[in-house]
Amino acid sequence: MRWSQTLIPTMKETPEGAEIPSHVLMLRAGLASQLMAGAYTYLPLGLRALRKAERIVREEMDRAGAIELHMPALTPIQLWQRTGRVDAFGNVLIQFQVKRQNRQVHLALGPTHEEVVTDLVARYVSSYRQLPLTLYQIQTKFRNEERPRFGVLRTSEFLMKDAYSFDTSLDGLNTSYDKMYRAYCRIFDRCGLDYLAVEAESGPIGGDASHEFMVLADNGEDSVVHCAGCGYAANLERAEVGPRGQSAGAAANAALTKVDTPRAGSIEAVSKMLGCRPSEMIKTLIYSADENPVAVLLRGDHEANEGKIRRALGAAKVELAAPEVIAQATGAPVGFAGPVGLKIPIWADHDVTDMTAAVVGANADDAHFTGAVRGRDFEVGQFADLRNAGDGDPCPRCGGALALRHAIEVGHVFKLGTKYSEALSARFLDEKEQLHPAIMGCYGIGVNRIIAALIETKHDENGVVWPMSLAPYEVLLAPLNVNQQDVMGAANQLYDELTRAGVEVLMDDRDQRPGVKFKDADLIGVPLRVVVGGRSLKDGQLELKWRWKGEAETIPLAGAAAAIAALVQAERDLAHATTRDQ
RNA sequence: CGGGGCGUGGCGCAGUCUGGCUAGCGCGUCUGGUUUGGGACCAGAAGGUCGGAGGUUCAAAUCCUCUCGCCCCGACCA
Repeated sequence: MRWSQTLIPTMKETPEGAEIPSHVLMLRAGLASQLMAGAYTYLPLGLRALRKAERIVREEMDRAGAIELHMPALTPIQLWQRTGRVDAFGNVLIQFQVKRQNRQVHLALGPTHEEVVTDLVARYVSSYRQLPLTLYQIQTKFRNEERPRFGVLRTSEFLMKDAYSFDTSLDGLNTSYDKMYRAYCRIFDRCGLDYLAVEAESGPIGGDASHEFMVLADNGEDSVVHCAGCGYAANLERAEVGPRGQSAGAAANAALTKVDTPRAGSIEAVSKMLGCRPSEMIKTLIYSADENPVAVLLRGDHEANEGKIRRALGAAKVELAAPEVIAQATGAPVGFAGPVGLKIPIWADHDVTDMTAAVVGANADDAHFTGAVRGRDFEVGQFADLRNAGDGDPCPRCGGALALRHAIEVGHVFKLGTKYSEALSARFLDEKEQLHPAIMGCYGIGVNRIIAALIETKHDENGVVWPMSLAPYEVLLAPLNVNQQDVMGAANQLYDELTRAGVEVLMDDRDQRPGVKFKDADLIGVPLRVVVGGRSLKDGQLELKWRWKGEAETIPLAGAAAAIAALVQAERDLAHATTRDQ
């Protein structure tokens, strides 16, 4: 492609509103253009990168035995009603009504496609002989995000690869899951991303049932904990926090003292009023676990994790208790609950074990106790891991320190179980003529996020640094003076030869000064820059420079096309050769 | 949805507090010329209902009211 014939609107300055590198660079490098909040046009260059990512995804899905199809984005609302997800998605589900002849038709734009694919399988699959089956598509998804942000990282319309596996047994599901997991590793390896596969919320199946593929980035929306020591990684919701080594325990010589704390119903307010640190306080949260009130004790500076609490209690549903329930259980308004004299079951996080002489709510309006001691002033029913992990917490595997890092979620694999197959009657007959719901897994990749995460983590001060696998073009051919006949003659010939050799070449044939071309070349980040300029041309040489290397090299013009094509091919092969899973 | 910020030629901004003549600057664009290895120079030109509506005033980019949009923090995120 010749630059002058396509649309690559590079920008010298950062557009107002773009802050994070991937957003800034997508706009400045002419990859994308914003239409409105959360909706972007992919310009020719950005689209090429997106298509590259798509192709890698498709190749690896096919290799893993998944079968591609394409479902409508437009779906009947009834399908979502059958699984209860109209409510579950709430405002995120984009719904609308249209008139067809005399009827109102209620539609939804698919935010994901479990319903559609399960309904499809229900129609056509009825025997164990047809399973296992993994279906996938690459399609635009729609979610009415409450707050689209971070440029192209969180948008209301995005390209997603979604795959769904259907199996006859849990073993089968595990096999399908592992295939997808390995395919994901290959995909992200080939895309040149540094990622972590982290344990994520497991849902109804339990155990090791969900992994998120995370790219560490300061601007990521998600948080993961990572142990540099043993490699343990998990998302914030899932990360286990092991019990710490028990300290000898300070002498519990403090007396339980009731103190006035008028209108101080928060950890922050009480700590300020009493001059104590939040870590010296015990936070008492009253939850409704399947409608029964339960007290959960946490160190004042820790955050409750409702998923962990739900699992620890073995409850189906856990939520913070309503103010009336709290008042009834504690005899005090919200903010003054404490374990002393409390009659409901008391659970405590491991880190409360060692606390002595803590500050706790007094179960009375505007009052707290200081010097509360477990075993003397109150008892804890059971200890468990009930809180979010934080920076510096002990690693559950090796005891080392966990680091809390921001990350961009680029993929998610999940063992679903039978939730959708039951709701939508996707059943099969087994060899004993018994009817069972198919056991499902679902597997998603945000294709746009591959591009955004790559730019976010692999740019430098001059612009994007594409890996060969995702680069919109492999070679940028830059004749430095388009009015000089020998230069343009050589450039045109090289362009033709490279194109014929199957190399994706972008020729900067604009009548611009060399400085402009060099700056733009760095900005758009094409891997190999080939310069045809008077200086080296008079010695019969061309200049080659890899985007990620500092120094340029020269090669003879004679035979240059073949040499460049070979270099490009070697670089293409490298991405395949470095995947983790061979 | 709560809090904060911002809307002025294609892009980045000044001007707004303290109302005043023809709304400026840099980049980009167009014409002509000189240049040609890291965002050139000279001369000329085009391009703006100052986000929108209403109001105050002799006079509004500027003050007031409403409204739309964008960005950031938070809440939310199958």
